[in-house]
Amino acid sequence: MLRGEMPSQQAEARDLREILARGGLRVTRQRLRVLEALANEPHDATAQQIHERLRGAGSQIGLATVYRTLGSLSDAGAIDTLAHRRGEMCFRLCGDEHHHHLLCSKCHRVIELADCDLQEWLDEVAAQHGFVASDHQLEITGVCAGCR
Amino acid sequence: MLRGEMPSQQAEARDLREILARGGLRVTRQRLRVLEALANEPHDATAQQIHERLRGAGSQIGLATVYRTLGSLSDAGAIDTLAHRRGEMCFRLCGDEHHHHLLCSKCHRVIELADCDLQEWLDEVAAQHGFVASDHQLEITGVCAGCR
DNA sequence: TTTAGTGCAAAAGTTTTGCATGGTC
DNA sequence: GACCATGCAAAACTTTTGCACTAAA
Repeated sequence: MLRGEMPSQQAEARDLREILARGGLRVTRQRLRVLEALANEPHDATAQQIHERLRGAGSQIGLATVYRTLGSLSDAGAIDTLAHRRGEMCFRLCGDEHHHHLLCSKCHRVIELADCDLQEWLDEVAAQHGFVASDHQLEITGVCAGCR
Repeated sequence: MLRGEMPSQQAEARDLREILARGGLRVTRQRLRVLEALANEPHDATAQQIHERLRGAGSQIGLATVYRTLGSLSDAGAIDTLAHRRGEMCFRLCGDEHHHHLLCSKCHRVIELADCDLQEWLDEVAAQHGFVASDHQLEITGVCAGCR
């Protein structure tokens, strides 16, 4: 939930260990792998995707372990759970590089927006409802130059 | 994508019919029941919950029909899909006006935000990438007052 | 009358659990 | 050494699909 203080770079082993320690979770090879996979994921990923990727990379990790790890991390507040897809959960490492999407409704081109000046507005709006905002997702739909 | 042109009021039979018509869906007893159930739900509900409730109220509606109806309504943009629970989708009938969601990551309470001052910022950001923005979706995650 | 929607049951996915084994603290 | 984590396979759920039938337009 800490934000704006991460240099947002490639995840280092010690950072991943710290994430586990902060959540009161034991450091195991499998958990580090799951975190690593999440850190390398540009967007969010499902448990199945992470499992597949780790298996493909030679790990013997079991699907149940992936689910259990994601569950623990989620309970510990170390990762966010989203679900835009119907019927399956998506997971994302908190504090990873913040960005939004600009989507062309004609050609479906996706542009990633690195800059986000919404924080102030968000904090204000959240506070009006007694909330403390920790994260947000924004997707903008429009028509790109090429399609006009 | 069209917004701000509908009256958005308490769900009456004729309104429910209109929701279906607007989505290009046939008006059937089952679909009206599903919409009615959603309208009576204070927060959001899963397909299973809606099915259970309708069955309990004497309807013979099938679970598959509930899923299909929710899917169609969602595709038509008549209902919102959220998913905070692990492994199951939640559905919610929302007002027609443009709005965003403020979601508590602990208790999963959902607050609908009516005011949206983002247009100017959006237009600017979109223009920087040669886009003309037509719509956007924003979901803010945080912790509500009661959970702190 | 044409076409789309429904109920049922079966299938396809996703997520969880039981249990013996192995690894962390 | 105590206790938690893992892998595997089975179980439990959620969601989708095929098909004969019914109802809306």
